[in-house]
Amino acid sequence: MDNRISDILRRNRLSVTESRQKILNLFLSNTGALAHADIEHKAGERFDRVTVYRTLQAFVEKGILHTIPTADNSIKYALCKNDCFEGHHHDNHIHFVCSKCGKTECLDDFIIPAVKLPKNYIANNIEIVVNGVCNNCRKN
Amino acid sequence: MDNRISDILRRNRLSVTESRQKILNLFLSNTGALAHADIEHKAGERFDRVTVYRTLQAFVEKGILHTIPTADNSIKYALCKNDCFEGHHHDNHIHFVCSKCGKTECLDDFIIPAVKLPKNYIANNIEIVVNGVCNNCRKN
DNA sequence: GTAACTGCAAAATATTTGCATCCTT
DNA sequence: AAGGATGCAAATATTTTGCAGTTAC
Repeated sequence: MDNRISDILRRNRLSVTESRQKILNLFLSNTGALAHADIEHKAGERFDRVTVYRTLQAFVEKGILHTIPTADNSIKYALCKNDCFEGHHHDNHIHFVCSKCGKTECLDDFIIPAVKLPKNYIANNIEIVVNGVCNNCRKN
Repeated sequence: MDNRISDILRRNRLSVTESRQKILNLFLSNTGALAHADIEHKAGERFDRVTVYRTLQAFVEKGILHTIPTADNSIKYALCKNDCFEGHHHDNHIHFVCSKCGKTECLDDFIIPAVKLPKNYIANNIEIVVNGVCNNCRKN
């Protein structure tokens, strides 16, 4: 398995176990975000349901993954492309959900715009989920 | 009970029942968004769990309420301040979640900013959740 | 009167916890 | 060897479904 994977785990003081490596690998080799079910029912794999819960939770706590809230109450998880590898988590993302293929991407390189708020409101964190059609699906 | 309430129900071809009136009233007399649990465990009320599920679902289908995805996987429901009363639902909201009081508000009057996307991506709908401190909590 | 809605019970899902065993360090 | 992680079983919590009785129109 990829060297990056055990590096990430070690850097976050998580012991390097098979499940963690495999699950982290899914995220590294996948463009999109994944939900719990996507991981548990991954073809050719047999992850224990509870291990998946605990692994995802650990990864979120360490800032390896972050959650993306979706309207249908199914939380998705994604790696950040940049900062998260350094261990410090930045929360201002744009997430893109393709309504054709269902893929959820984390657009870290796209700047979040300024949002105007009512008087005296303070913004700490802005979460943006854009729904639309991705490049791939547009062509088909 | 408020006349508006039965009006809204009738306009949406929902029969005017006690639960629906009471639940809709909660939203009309409340500033913030409400989760299923907020309604079910409302002090002084005793709503059947299933009725709450079905009522919320009906209201969302009719466009009386819309859902707000939250990071902790608990869906909140809110009235739109403007259009929804006319029955046609517009989806581009800014939602504000106060990290002190926990209230979730729907800022319909605040324009959503343009978001830059990768080449060939098409945006249909933009969902923005701003986390911060509201006017009220700021003062305390 | 009829169709729609409610509320209870029960089924189906999803999530959390406890614990003995196994693996990493 | 010690602490942490896994995986099974079981406890909880959440959501959905079926249906008989009730209510709105």
